Amino acid sequence: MPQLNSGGGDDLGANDEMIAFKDEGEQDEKIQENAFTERDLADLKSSLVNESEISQNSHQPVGRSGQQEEQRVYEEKHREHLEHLDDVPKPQDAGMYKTSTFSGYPFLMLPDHFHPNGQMSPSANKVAVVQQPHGMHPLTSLLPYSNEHFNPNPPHLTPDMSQKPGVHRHQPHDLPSFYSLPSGGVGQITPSMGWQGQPVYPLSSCGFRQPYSSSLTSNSSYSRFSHSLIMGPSGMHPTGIPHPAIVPSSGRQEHDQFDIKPHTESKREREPKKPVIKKPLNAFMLYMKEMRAKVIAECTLKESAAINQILGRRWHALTREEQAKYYELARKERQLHMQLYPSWSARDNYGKKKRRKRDKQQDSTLGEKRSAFAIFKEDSTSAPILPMEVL
DNA sequence: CCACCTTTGAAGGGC
DNA sequence: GCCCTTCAAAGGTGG
Repeated sequence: MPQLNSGGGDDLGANDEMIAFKDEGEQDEKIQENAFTERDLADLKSSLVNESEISQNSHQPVGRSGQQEEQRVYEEKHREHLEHLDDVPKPQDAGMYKTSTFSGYPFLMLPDHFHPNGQMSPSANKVAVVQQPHGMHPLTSLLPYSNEHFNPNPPHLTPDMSQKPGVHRHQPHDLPSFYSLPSGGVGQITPSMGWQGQPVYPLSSCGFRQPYSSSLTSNSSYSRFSHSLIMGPSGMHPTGIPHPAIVPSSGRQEHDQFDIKPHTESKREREPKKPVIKKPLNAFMLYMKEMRAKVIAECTLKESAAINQILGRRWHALTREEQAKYYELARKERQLHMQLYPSWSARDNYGKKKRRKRDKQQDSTLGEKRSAFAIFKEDSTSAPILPMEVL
């Protein structure tokens, strides 16, 4: 349920701007009804913005005076985009999302030399496909949003760079090409062969874009990817490249699968790890992923809990159209995820934390039993032989 | 080392 | 259909 507010007069003429996707379409009427109250709520919430945010967020969309022109431009472009979508043949598997207007999965694959300064991020050995380790969702790079975060030609990229041969802005129906694998792909993707999406750096409060810190090249669940349509049952691509949504069942993917640890592995690490297919990101998660770095830059915050609070408020402050972008992206994410893992259920990952906890407890209790047994064994020379029932 | 925090949304199950 | 629970991302923090 999108929680929309602060339409700021964008209700006018907004109906034909809305993307007609199943869930959000139903929500539209409710949104209209609740627009005022939710806007008030958002204003109320905005007033609660913490000091660090207030001091740096003079450009926040609360006032919206300067944003209306931007919004108008966006709407025009968005209309063009929607018209383009209408021209696109619909997928055959419409049954997955009954009323889906999904018109393909536009992806952008860029060679890694598009990484700024040619530097590889620490996580650059991960294949960035559905979600990129730079907070820039790969889908967003293709959707013609005029929003600054979707700027197709960010200042740090020279025009000729963004127009280089092989840099395809639109591959809406070319899923296989999106998943095209590096030749001779093997189990590990070295930085030189990593799939780097086009980095779009956040616009700082100072008005310039600055690169994400290396710590922000995150351990995205989709940061590694393979063409799962030709994936083996283990979740591994025949080439050995793992799927981004597939991570080892234990621990963070950042270190588990690709780090070669010379030190002696623990017993747990030696156990075969069952790959875990992670949930597709919802609209807010996609928004967070994109905007996190910006908030960090503006507010000089690092704690995710605090950042997420800010992002939550900003999410509510977004216009309906702005949120619609992310709902659309999320819907496409879900659709792709569904295509890739038709038998996957969100339930599959349920209880992971509890299971880990339980496993740990079992390990410890087992260890206690073993140590107790060891003590008993040591002392067994003098101990009486117990009947089986006692044991 | 790992749970927790914090956010929203999706999904699944129970009633 | 409603309600509840869990998980998805992120990274600092504390046990």
